[in-house]
Amino acid sequence: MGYAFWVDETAGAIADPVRREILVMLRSGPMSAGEIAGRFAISRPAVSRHLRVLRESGLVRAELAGRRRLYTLDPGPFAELAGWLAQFARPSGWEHRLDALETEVHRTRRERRRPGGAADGGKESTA
Amino acid sequence: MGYAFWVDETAGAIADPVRREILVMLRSGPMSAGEIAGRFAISRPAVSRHLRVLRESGLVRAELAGRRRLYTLDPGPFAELAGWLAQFARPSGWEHRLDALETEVHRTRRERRRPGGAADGGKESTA
DNA sequence: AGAAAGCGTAACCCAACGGTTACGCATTAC
DNA sequence: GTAATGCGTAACCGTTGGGTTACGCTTTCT
Repeated sequence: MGYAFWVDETAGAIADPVRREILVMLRSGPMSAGEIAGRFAISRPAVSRHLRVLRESGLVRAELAGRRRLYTLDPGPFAELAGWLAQFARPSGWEHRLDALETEVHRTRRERRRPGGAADGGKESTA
Repeated sequence: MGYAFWVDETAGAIADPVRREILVMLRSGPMSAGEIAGRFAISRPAVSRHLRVLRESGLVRAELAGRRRLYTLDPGPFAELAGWLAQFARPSGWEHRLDALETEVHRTRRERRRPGGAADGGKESTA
């Protein structure tokens, strides 16, 4: 058990400036794909693929609204990654402050598995 | 001001399984380069370069000890990234819990700038 | 001094990634 | 029904990234 491959997914998704900017945009509410793409200088298909990465990593959820596609933030993975990071950054007695976060982590873990449902693998445990 | 490009550095560094495993190793105390490399199946130069990335991202500090090189964790960047993530994962009134973290962030920000000292740029603000 | 140990760097190769244009499919508008 | 809009995918291309082997420099051992 412990933290596993989804940290990779999440960290990988966040490790791109465009994708991070998209996430920041979505903080102020759901947006359509075109609306998002409109705010970037790069081509729309490029943004579309960034959105795909964000979807597959679970950071974002897409909801079909007519011929448009509304994107919304999913806080789960953020909390998971933050939880993983907390192992390293504990200025002074941090761990007990992360209880609520842990709860969030376990609550959303199962729901977030990608359709295909690749197995966990078990490697990269925290201990 | 606000979060900026060092999120990129940190996230990029963390977005690799080998590097994350190195970080986990170092949680239990400082280790030499060879000692770290010895625990991986990949070649030692490969590990050496991963260590370089970790060094440049500030997640790790190297201290020369004779002909060996001791690596130690630096909690600063972890806290920074966690702080950035906190904007998104706020199950319920999280922000005030991150004050101590914010302090840590500002305390270590300046010390961590890479020797070359590339300018901040100002983009990718949190607002 | 000479040999060995410990690390990092350089040069090289292939896979992955992010960008582009062309295209296809569904949904709304006329 | 036909045109236009919205969005995703496919095919392609240059760049980046992580792996390898070969090499060089410094520090310890004998």
